[in-house]
Amino acid sequence: MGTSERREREKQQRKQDIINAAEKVFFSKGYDLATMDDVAHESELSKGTLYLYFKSKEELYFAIILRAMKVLHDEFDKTVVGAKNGIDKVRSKGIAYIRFSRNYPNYFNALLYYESMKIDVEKIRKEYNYQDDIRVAAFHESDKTTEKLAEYIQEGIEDGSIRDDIDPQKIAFFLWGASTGLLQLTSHKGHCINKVHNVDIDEYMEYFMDFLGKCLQKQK
Amino acid sequence: MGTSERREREKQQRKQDIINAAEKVFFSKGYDLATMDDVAHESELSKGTLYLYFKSKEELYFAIILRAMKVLHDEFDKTVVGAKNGIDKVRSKGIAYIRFSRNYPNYFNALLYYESMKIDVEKIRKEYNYQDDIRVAAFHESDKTTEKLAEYIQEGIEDGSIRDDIDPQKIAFFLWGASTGLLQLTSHKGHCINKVHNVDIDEYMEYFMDFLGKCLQKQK
DNA sequence: TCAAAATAATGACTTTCAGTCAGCAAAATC
DNA sequence: GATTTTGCTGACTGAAAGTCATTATTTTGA
Repeated sequence: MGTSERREREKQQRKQDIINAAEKVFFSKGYDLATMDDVAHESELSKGTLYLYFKSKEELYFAIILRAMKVLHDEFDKTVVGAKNGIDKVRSKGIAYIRFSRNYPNYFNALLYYESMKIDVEKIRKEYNYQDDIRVAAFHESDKTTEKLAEYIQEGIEDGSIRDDIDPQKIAFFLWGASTGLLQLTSHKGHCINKVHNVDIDEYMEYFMDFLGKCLQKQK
Repeated sequence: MGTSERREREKQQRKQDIINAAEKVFFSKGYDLATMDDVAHESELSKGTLYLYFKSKEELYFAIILRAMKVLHDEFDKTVVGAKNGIDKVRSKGIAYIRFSRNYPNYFNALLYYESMKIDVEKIRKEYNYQDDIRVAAFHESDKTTEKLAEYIQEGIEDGSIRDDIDPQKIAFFLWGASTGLLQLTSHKGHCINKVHNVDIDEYMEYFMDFLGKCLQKQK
């Protein structure tokens, strides 16, 4: 009797429906101005029901953040396929990140919101039921980024395309933080810079990528 | 008759007192959890009075952000004094930024909050009374950072301590975004990394500074 | 010196919104 | 088809931002 399986499926579907509605509302009004009543209306459910599926407004937003991370990682995986050596993989990952921030600005902002939070995983672990805490899930998802990046750098050192005097883990961490900061700066202040200096943002970002690439590259 | 001057002075003093109280409350409970009633209590004024001096809770926070920027710029100015050539000025500015994020974590977080906002100065300008809009003041204060940095880089190119194939303005922008992103990452996720990888954060940051410094330095 | 005018401060009140819960509806089970 | 289990609802509660009519204080000028 597959009743309970079907029920579980329906439950998951409803959850996704709610996240869909939440995306529409949060992305159009902004997280702070969006209300749970808005989401309830958009999802054609009552507010009470939302709270059966998500503990709080913030947890609902976290579900969106997790989606954003999944989309980003898909983009990463897609782009890296074509790259043949280490430095190319690192570079294409950078390009994918730039493209992601442009093509999915709302998801990108959700990621920035996540990055701006102090999350002490150890502390959450000590709480009961931490296994299905969405914050821990997000933490591990975001951890993947630097781990994979470090692998590519290691690969690059081995195949001779990246200088061998650097620590892959540390540089991966550096690249992640630096590029996030830069994308944040361009995405939030870029329009001002554009208006003031009359420079194309794409040109800016390419310039930076190029600069970083040269810093990593093995000198000949 | 200096009455009105004294009044103006007292008004400014009261404003500072309120900001002092707000700092205590916001920094101890966090902006979201802190209430205006808390600030009223801490400042020994009524809530209504707060709104005579600040339009909203957010504007009060902006006053703190402006302070944070002033403190940061003071730190910058203090540190750069000792530096003798361009690359040294850039490097010491970087070190000052790291130190600032460590010594004034609350101010640093306030700055991060500012950086995470989309502020369209052009749009605000179109509103009436934009001259004394605190958001515009913050924007100009934050603009100073990259402007000065670009000057130092230009200096470094001229005195031969920095490679001459880079664009000072673009690299200044890059350095600012990248180092902010990196400091944000270490300050928000650093404790996890520390626990997991057992690495000292200071060591990390020095490593990054060193790496960036080498990227800028003229190759011999 | 004191009454009128101007300025400053107050806190009870309004509004908005996250989150709750008692009760109703639908579906599954026997 | 009666009973239990699961799912859904929306009126309600509490908290906090922001307002405003009233009160208190200070300045002014006769």
